[in-house]
Amino acid sequence: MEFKDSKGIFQQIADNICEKIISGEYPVFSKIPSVREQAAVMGVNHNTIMRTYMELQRENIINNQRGIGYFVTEEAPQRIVQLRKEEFFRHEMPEFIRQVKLLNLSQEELKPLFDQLNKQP
Amino acid sequence: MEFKDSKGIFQQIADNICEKIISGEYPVFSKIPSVREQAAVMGVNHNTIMRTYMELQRENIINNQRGIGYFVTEEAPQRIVQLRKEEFFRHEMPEFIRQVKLLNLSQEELKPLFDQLNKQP
Amino acid sequence: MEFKDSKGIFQQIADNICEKIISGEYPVFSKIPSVREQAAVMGVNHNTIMRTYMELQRENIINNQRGIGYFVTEEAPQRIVQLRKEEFFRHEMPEFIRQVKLLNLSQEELKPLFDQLNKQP
Amino acid sequence: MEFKDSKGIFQQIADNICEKIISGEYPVFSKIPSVREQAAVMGVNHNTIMRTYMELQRENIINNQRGIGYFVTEEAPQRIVQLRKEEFFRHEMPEFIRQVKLLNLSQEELKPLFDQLNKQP
DNA sequence: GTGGTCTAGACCACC
DNA sequence: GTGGTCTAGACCACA
Repeated sequence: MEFKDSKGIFQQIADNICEKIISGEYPVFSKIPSVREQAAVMGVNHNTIMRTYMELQRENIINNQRGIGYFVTEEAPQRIVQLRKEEFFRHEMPEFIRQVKLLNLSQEELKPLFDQLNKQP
Repeated sequence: MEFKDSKGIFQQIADNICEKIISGEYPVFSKIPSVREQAAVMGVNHNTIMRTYMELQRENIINNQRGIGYFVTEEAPQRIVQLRKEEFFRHEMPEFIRQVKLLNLSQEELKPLFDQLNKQP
Repeated sequence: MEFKDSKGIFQQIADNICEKIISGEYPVFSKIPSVREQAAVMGVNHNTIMRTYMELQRENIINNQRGIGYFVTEEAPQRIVQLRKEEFFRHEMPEFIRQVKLLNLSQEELKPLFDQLNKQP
Repeated sequence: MEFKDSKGIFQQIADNICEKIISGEYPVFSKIPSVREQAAVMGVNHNTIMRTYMELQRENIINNQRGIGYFVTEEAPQRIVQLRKEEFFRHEMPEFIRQVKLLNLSQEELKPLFDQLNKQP
């Protein structure tokens, strides 16, 4: 996996796992890969994965059954979506709108955006 | 000026100056505040401003006339808009769309967004 | 290490590192000394080394693996030689020739130069 | 006139004048352009020219007849050539040789150099 | 342990 | 007055 410089690696991995949970790849109650396994897959130090898992555990997104592994909690998908929505409406959307206005983008240039947003729902 | 934690102060100042350039507050060819003057205004160390100015110079947004000061280049506004548009279409917009789809936002929730984007133009 | 006044210390250190790379002392993919270690060895402040490393990184001569250190890139030796050759043929050599002609040096005076240049190859 | 960043502007102007002297453009005993005139031609502040002339005067390359102007001294050409030759053999030539060896330039690549050096004398 | 950023203060050369 | 560089020391996030 490749990482950006702007955010911590552990953060990026946490986001990645969260997305796997809400997309259904890691279902509720399922066991996620062990620390060492995940570290190998991601190509990072296992301490980094350790930190990721601890943060996720602190937010009740996964929990630990000692000696067995980490499991997706029942409330995980709901919590993740809730946190992200808050973040989205508080920061990301306003900032996005600000950018569009600042760059003075034309309707023409924004068409692909509207097309995408109107697609499926 | 107040700063966020997520990005470096020197970066935020650079962004701020860029916005002053494209808004016309710092016109093309005009002299921008001296390093130490800017430092005083922004309430930061002069080294921090130095770094800001050097990064902007590397991007040909300002240039230096020795012993006199830094000046907005002729191509500055165009370059800034170009750089930001590239960034927008390459990363910000796709990421924004990805978020919207991932959170499975309803048309109802997106209404404020459309309203804002359709406002002025 | 001792430094000349004419060029910045950070520049001289950068040149020094480049020469260590093309001489093979710092092989491709190897880790170079950490910022603070290098600072101690060179007898300068760590900020100075930081600047050196960042300039070298911008030129793709070294890269950073977060929390681990700086590493010599695969393309480093080739890039360094290429950059220096360009500089040599574009500026140093013409300027050298210009000097020789301006000073109207005799063949006699230039003999040591020819001897040196014809030595090994 | 255009200036490099590496050396002071006043230095570059001094060098330029010295070259005009040894090339004969400014003959011995002749009057060189006035401070303000030179400043206009070079596109720099007259203080900068003032400093240039004072340095040249300090080295007995020009002298000042008050109210009339600056004149090339009799000994100027000889002094300039002497100073430059010293500099050449002490620093420039050894450094040049070092570069050539470091870049491991082939006889092929050096041919233009030899051609130029063997041309006229 | 690693890099990264910032501050405070000094000193220099140059215009 | 301008920029430019360096030092010393602090603090932080990350691996």
